[in-house]
Amino acid sequence: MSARRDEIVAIAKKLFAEQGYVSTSMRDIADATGLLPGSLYTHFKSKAQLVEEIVAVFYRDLIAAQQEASSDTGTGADRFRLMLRATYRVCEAYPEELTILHYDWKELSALDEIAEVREISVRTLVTWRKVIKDGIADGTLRSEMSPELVSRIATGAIHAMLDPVRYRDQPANRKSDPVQQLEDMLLDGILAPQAKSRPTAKAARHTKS
Amino acid sequence: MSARRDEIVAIAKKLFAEQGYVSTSMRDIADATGLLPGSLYTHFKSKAQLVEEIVAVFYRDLIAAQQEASSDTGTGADRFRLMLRATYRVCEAYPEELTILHYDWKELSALDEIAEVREISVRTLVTWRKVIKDGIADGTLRSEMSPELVSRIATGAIHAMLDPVRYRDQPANRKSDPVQQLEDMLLDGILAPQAKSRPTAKAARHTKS
DNA sequence: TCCAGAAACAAACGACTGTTAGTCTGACCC
DNA sequence: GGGTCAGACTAACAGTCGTTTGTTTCTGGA
Repeated sequence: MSARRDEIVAIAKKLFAEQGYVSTSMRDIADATGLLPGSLYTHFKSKAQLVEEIVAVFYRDLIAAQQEASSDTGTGADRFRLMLRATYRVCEAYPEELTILHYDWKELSALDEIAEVREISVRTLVTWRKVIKDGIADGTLRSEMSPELVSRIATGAIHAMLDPVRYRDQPANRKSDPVQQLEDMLLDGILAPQAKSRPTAKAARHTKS
Repeated sequence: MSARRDEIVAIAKKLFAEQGYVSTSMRDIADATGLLPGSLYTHFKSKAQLVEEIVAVFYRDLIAAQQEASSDTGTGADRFRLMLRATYRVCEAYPEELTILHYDWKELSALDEIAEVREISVRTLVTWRKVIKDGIADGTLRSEMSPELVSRIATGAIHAMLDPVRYRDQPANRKSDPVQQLEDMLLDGILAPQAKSRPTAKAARHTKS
């Protein structure tokens, strides 16, 4: 709606990400905006509604991208790759929201206002598990893997790459596309091919691309 | 020292893990212990000192286990495996400390009292990276992997397995040792061997063990 | 038996919390 | 020009925060 309202959301998002939801007071937000604390309540019903507005945008984007990736035609492994890329792409676009959700989830999930977000967060895990189960069923993913465990590790890895302090690496040393490295690691492992006496199927893929 | 003191530490640990450090007041801790708030200060100088005492025990245990694993004789890949198991084992033994560190790190790391813990947390990442670099140097780990990225993903995966709500899986469906699955996943990937037209080196290893 | 010292108590401190009520300003439309 | 209304202001509410002070209670050793 109003520009002021958007400004408040942006400032609150920044402060929540920097200091945490609980440790950021409405006075902090008002000071940073140049308003008095009470004036914030012209635009927002409560602190909880303000933060829910921030994280809901991210989650709606995420679930849409994951639904699309998971309903693609293709093997389970293919769709797992798509899930990985879709999730990474969305998370990458919302660094502050990701930080807030990561560090303040315990407090946020206790809020009544956050019910929709909570429900979406369950659905994303279900979607991950379904794709992995499909991959095991069609033989493209190893049958001894637990879908629950793999989905946890996959999402945890994405958060670990993007979250606490941003992932900064040596820039052009290798042509390192982070999400490509993540995909390689989760799908093929980090072991050097010759170390396990396998033909270098992966090395071939890398050189030809 | 005293039994009371230990009791307070145990109760504070539980409350911090459940509600978060910021959201748990000294009054909460006092109530749960059956004391008055002021009485806590007979045993602890401050809330910050109380939480530092809790997390420092975990971190000293972790760094010791990691130092041992990383200084083993063996290939980089072998030591990476040892690091994985050592880290998992220690983290598994401190679920509440892990939860506190995971969710309240932003607030904790800003405390003066936490300086030692902060320094150790830097050393663990250095240790991880060193092992991975060694593995790349001796040819047992794939050279196109970024040590920074791999170490982040490895630690993130362990946290994701153990942390938010405990990892509960179908119990004896497969002979699923979680840390073995983690090792398989990170080292060999989740792709089914036949799916990448490789000899089933891994399947062989699994059946013979 | 008396005394030292630890442990817990009672009560409050100043600062800060999210939020509300009532007032005032200024831009817009008729 | 008068009326409307959003938006910001002033001021305060009732409560909670970590912590401190001074006092009382209890226990173990001389």
